[in-house]
Amino acid sequence: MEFSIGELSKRTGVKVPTIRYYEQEGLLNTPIRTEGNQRRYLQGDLERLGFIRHCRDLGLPMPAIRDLIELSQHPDKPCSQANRIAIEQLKSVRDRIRHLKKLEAELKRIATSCEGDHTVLECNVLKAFGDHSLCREEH
Amino acid sequence: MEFSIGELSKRTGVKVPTIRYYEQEGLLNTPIRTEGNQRRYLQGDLERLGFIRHCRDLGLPMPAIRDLIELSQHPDKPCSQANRIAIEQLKSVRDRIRHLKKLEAELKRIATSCEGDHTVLECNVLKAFGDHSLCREEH
DNA sequence: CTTGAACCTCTAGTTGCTAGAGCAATTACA
DNA sequence: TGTAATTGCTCTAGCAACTAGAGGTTCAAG
Repeated sequence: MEFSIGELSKRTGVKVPTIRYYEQEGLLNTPIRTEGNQRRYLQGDLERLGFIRHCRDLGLPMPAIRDLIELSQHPDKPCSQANRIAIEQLKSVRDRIRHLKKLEAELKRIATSCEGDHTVLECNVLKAFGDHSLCREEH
Repeated sequence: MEFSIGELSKRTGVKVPTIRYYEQEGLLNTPIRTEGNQRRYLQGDLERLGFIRHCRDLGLPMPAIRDLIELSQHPDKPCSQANRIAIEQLKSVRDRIRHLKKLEAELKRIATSCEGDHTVLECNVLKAFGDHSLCREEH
């Protein structure tokens, strides 16, 4: 029921130095220590770390995760803020997709503008990289 | 025809410290200096910086830009490598879009799983953030 | 000639880790 | 029980691509 940092790492897929980093950043509680000063974790830490990991995989920035953890310490509070954080992250992901799609279109145009079959001097790829006014739309 | 770093900044939209940073990183040539040690740029520097700026806007990492600049110094070489760089970046952008779309789907599910109208204790958003096994697909 | 804006260098901070040095504790096996 | 391999500890530095600030100098306008 008590396990080492290596065990915790194995069970969550979070690397050992990252676990220590999360502790330092206050996302994980400071665990108990053995007489020899090694960290020992409990079930609750495992769940907490799983939570953090999943949030990170979903792209949440650490302050947002901090807020969610803070929130989860107060079971009686309304959960509207958790909802807000999810919606914000969704919006940010959508913004990034929009932006990347524009880049995709431009890069596709650039990459096909020249098959790599002449010299640098007359290369349309290099021209296109150098000249924003050749782009179809803003990016 | 000679201009200061501030002028260069205004004309390209690249911030002054960023210009100095690019010089330090070898993307820009070291410019001539006034007697008082201030940088003075020429037309060529303006074009070079515009090139860099556009590449960065398109998401190219600095090593790729370095390669393109290297390449453009040799007008007689074949330009197949420029083509390769464009295609690589296109691929990387497409990968990122694919990944973000998965996140978008999960976040949408999470964000709508609870309207923020109960307490933290029974909040589906918090549950969903904590439990990867609730996800529809890998991310 | 003076004043204020722009310039200079250098250092440190951002985000979320990751790598390495140099040492201590634990665990497995003989 | 001895010892060797593994795992753990702290601390510092590095990554990408900038950005911010301190403390001081030069330039250009009036």
